[in-house]
Amino acid sequence: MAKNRITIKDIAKDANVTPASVSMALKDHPRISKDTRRKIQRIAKKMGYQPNFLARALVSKKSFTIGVTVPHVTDSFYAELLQGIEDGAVEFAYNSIHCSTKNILAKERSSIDLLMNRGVDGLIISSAENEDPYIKGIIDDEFPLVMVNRRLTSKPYCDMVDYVVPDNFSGADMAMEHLYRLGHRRIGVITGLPNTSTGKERTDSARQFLKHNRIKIESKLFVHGGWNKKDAYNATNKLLKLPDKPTAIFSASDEMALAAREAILDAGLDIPSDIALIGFDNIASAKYKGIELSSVGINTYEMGKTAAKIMVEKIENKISPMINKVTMKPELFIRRTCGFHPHGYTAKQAIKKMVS
Amino acid sequence: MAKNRITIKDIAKDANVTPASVSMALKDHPRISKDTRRKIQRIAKKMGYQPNFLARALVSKKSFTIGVTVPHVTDSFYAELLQGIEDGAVEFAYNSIHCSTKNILAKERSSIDLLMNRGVDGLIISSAENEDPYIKGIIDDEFPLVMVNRRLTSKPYCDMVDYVVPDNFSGADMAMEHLYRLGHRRIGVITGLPNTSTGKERTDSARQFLKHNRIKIESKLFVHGGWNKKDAYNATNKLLKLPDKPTAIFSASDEMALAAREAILDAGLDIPSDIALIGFDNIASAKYKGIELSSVGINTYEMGKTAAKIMVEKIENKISPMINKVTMKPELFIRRTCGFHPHGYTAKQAIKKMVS
DNA sequence: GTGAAAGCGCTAACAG
DNA sequence: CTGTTAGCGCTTTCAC
Repeated sequence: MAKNRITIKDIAKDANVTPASVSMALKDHPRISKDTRRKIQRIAKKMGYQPNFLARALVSKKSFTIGVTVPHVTDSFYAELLQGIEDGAVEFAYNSIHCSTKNILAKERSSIDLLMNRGVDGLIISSAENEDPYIKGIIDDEFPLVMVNRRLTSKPYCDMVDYVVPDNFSGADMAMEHLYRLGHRRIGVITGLPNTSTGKERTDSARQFLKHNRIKIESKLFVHGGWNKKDAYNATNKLLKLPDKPTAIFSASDEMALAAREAILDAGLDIPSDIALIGFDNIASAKYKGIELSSVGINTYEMGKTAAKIMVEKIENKISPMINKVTMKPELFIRRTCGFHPHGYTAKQAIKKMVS
Repeated sequence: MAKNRITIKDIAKDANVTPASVSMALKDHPRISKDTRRKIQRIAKKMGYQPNFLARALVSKKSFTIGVTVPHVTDSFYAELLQGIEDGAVEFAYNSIHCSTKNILAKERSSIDLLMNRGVDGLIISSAENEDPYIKGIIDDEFPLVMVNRRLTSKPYCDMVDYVVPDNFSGADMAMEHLYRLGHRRIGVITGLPNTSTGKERTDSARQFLKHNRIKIESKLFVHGGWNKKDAYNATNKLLKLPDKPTAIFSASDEMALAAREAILDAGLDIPSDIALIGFDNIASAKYKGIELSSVGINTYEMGKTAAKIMVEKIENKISPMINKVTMKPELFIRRTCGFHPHGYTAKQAIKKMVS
């Protein structure tokens, strides 16, 4: 750590005042006369003073720092989310520090401990699981907490914590309906981790859609993608090996959808003529020509920013009795991986829905 | 910030010893007898003690934290790099905190200040520019510094700082040679920011390649992509509007290459038959079927890990006179965006070089 | 208006 | 072997 840095003591000596006065003067406290304030500020600037964050936070019990946990940074969805949180925090003169949990509960816990020990003023968490007693403990302690993207799902805790999440139900519903209207009746689903709220809700919604539309639910059409490319690739192959394989696949994330896409193409099949494909998240690489993955998604960056904003509000209002529950409405982005189906939309209808 | 947490004082009271003894006991200092050590540790665990990082760092002047600056997290190259740094740091029981600089020098400086004020033990920087006097100041102060991906380029400072960077010269050379051997003689170059080491070296290398091969250097074939999609898209359009447009394009980054790809396809041209395309970085989305962007690249994640490792070594050995300069050899990843050229490689040669 | 003093939670130098 | 003391750099309360 840097040594020999200028402290308020040094400034105090130079200005013939006490450290306390320097401290006050630097935060423009009216207690100090305008003249000495100016003088002290001038000297501080001249000496290149930089406040010691650690000392300040230690005594004031305030760090202007938000702790964040996300599964990975390399997942472009979370990279965007993280950037949103970072930028959002900065807008309110806060900073963020993050830890990657790799969807491992133990890692998430140690990350939370680490962040708390570092004196963060609040936590924004994309939880590894939807039932973590550890997180419940944080809620019980009334420590500022905002869950983002993923949240707790069981009563009563799910109602006691602020969150910003996509509307997974309507999102998955939109995706399924799109496939349905295109004429698909045999739809495979690549699920995320079932113990995450996103995984559970998107799968449940898909299941519900089938039920409402009187389509028989076959468990072999639901395969586990585990929120990662490798598992999703293998899961897709399971679907493809089915004697009566699906004509369309809904993947609970674009990351997994792109892996599914590889599997389908590797099997020598065509998208969408052999199999239609739709994902969830609308990540950047879904948009490239030649990929043009249809997807439902929200503005991920904004979701991060919103989470940061709510966090700051929570911190500053101290005991806010209000719980903020923000659900972001997803949009359907029709591209080229679903195509048309002989029994579905008319071309005219579909073209009208086309977006880039 | 969390209040009412257990401190060593609480433990001391409970164990009938002084806070100092608790402090030592918890770090297994042999000064404390085995019995009391055990006892204190047991009590600490029972009470759920968590050391206060801020207090510890303040007094010990050691935070076990590495500060990192990168341009963006949303750029998948930097996401991977950052994940490498994070994971690398954790392996040595360090942590990392990062700031995004958006390639803006002022942001980089304030980020560095912020990180230093937070008492980081060292800085890993992907500098916004290759000539920043501010960074030179850090070197003069002998504060632990490792530059990653981008570095300072001018004497004497470029020799005074540790770095882990790709071999930009040979990388760009490989890319150009690949195009050349495929028969291309009219090659467009999309450059990065010219005041970054990566931008400068990759462009210089391309220029040099042309010179060595007696190809006239035309400045209109060098267009500025600014390390971002939007600029790269527009830059590509400039190339495409040339009356004698290039038959191939080398882009200084994959991110820009993918934007170039969009521009080329938007113009109704084919890749590679109308225009061949090769990038630099070998990012994940270059690999998708239908994109299959040829690229030169290094293992970005490892580059991050290596930077973290060197950083920790620097910190722990205190006054290490050795400067670590690591240059990572790039590999050529031949995919489908360069294709063959009537006057180039034989198909046999090229197929031999094919990698997935 | 300003100085003096206490203390945040911890470590490291002293004593005994 | 263990307790006492001082102090990291800062903020805040209490005097003057």
